[in-house]
Amino acid sequence: MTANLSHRPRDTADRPSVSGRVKLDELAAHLGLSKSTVSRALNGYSDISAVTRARVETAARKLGYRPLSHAQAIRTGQVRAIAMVLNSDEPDRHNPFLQDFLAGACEAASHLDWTMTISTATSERDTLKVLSRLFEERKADGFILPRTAVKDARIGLLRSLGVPHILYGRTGYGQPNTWEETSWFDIAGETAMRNAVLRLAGFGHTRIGYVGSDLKFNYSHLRRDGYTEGLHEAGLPLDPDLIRDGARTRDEGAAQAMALMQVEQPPTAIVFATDLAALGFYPVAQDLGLEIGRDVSVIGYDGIPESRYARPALTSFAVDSHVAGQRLATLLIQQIRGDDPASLRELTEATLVEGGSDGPPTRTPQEMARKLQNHNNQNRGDRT
Amino acid sequence: MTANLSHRPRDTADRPSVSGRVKLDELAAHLGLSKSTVSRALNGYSDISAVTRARVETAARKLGYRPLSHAQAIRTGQVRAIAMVLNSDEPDRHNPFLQDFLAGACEAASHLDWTMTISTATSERDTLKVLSRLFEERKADGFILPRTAVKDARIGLLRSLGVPHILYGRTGYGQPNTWEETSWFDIAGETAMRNAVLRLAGFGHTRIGYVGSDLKFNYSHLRRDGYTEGLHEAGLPLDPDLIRDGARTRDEGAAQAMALMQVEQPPTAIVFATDLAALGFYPVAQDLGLEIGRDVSVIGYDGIPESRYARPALTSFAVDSHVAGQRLATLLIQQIRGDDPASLRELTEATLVEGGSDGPPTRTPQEMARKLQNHNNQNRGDRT
DNA sequence: TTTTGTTCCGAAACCGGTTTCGGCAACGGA
DNA sequence: TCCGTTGCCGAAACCGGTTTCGGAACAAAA
Repeated sequence: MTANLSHRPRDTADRPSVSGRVKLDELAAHLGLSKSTVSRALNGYSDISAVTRARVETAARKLGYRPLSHAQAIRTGQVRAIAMVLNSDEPDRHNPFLQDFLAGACEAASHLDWTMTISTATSERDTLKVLSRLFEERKADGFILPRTAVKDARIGLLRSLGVPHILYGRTGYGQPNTWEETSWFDIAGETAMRNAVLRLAGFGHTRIGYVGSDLKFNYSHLRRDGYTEGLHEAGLPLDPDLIRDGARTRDEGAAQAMALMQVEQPPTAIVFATDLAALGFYPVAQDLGLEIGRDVSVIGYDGIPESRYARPALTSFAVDSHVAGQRLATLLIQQIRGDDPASLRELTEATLVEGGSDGPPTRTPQEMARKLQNHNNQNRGDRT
Repeated sequence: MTANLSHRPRDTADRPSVSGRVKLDELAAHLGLSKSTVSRALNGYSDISAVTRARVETAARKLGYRPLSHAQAIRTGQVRAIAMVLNSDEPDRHNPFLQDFLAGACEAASHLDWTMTISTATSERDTLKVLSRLFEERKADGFILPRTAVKDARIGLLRSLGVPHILYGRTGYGQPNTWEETSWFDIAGETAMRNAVLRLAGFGHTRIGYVGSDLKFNYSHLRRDGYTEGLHEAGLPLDPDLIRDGARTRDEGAAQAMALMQVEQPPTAIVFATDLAALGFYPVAQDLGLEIGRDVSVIGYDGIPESRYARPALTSFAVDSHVAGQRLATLLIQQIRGDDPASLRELTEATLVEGGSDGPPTRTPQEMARKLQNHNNQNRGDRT
């Protein structure tokens, strides 16, 4: 027996485990301490002397000890991971900023030694199922909910499950007090839209149109409010004919903008709730014989890279997706660690990026109407 | 004591645990079986009778039992998760297809009851650190490596660690046998480039330029090979003056294409290794007084949404990121489950999406040179 | 010197699963 | 009837950490 034991190459304490990683046991044996002491030392318990803690920490670093997150999780109940579920069903899902956003979130998470798991769903209902599954299997301790809707089923689900979550965007437009205890991070699109109107009014525009996004999203309402507030502050009348909604894609933006240009007194400037819709207007303007930036002014929102490469470059309020992800992850982790959700809210602002797509009006709305009329007639003439 | 026990509201077996989820113990008690039996029944062991297995499965479904993935992981060593680390440092990181890719990967993963965790790094070296950390903490059982380089440090790292991984793209261009045991999924960019040249040659072009991407990436070499092979098949000479590399961004594409147009005998058509670079050529062509699709033909690769909205729409070889993600996740999980890495390789093809950016040449190269000369002179005249 | 109180650490239980091992019962063959 | 299989299941060990609890050592107070 003893002879048999002597065949073991080294003492158990120093023998590295199969996979090459060093386990808590081994670290403890190496230090001549019990594994409970080592564990408490690494987790900052106060009943470990400073010298011991220091010894443990240096040894852990030297041996490259890293606890298995799932081994910790089994006792602590936390996997140190946050998750986000994307809905791949949406027409405007091709967001070039997704990577920036993820980078921000991952950066913040890994800075706190957390990770980020992501999943996708094929519909709004599927999103709820995916969220449930991820939490039931404890793949994540909390969730970031992107693209908040006015009435958002995800929030109800997670709240009833008691799962920490944070919204990217606000919710419950028009129904105050329904989301009292929810934490969120948002960018004040309403302020941007207001500033867009004021900027255009400052240029001298008096008829300013607006093309909004799908009203199921909370931000659509806020941005439209910002538009109307801007008009109010500029002392301009609010004309319902100049407001169109529901443009999520380029094509929809084109259609709504086209509709705007066909009112009796067309706008000389249009504020778009999204860059994508604004870019949809570019070929429309060309078809109408209008030069963007001179004949008609355009301002967008989002700051997508394509807007920089449009000709003229689109004046837009740019969103910093990187810090959005960063803040959302940070706030969510704080919430999971016990902070009051209601205290974890942040509202930032988009920054204006000037392009060549807006400027002083070169025509009055009446002249604009006449020009469009002429252009129409010409085209009709062409066809016959 | 007994009196005390009677205070418990229900039998231990039926009492739901604190969090509301049902545990294996409880499921077992509910069934009157031991938890080892239940566990084996759910995991398909052969020493459980068919009737018992059926009972267990229906009960599990009815009670909504879901094992905690980290509790399983502690024994099995697998967390049923795959991961991908994105490098946020890259100039062309704004990939609108990221979500499609993730959707494909997540879809395949969750179909097998796996999840996907993602992380980002700020440099190539940081990528290695992040990979190590993720694996040391066992946040993932394997990795998808996007954007493979010719010499890719990630592969060496993961292989030395014995961690399953799969490449999105091939590697080791020019150094065969260095990646014998690696599994990968790729789209044959070389075939696309070859077909692009043949298509243009078929239109009648005889001087066809090429703007490639950064040669540190493996695909750059393959696509350039495809270009030269296409020339060869078309019976056209290979002119080094018509080949430019290193264009990753729009601006770089613009610069390289501009350089191409300034050779003695400029091309009448250009094949771009990426859509982004091709789109960079649009304003350049305009500046040169060339109409894309008539005066000069352009073909790209990737099929990014923006190429559809360019005027004229860019003819491009479109990549299906969704199936790429799907296949990569599937193959990786197969590998983790024990399949031979070398057997897990797939090569698919991009599909041609015709736009208006290419067609028969309207000029000979000589005429093109003269036109550019004239244009240059005019502009010079403007300036003085 | 004894008591009380700290400080610091180890033993062991614990988390929720998986896997090993052994045993009981039924069954078939000699 | 006896024995060796075979089928099926339970007891217990196990995974790698965390947390509870108790106790030894030492200092301060009585």
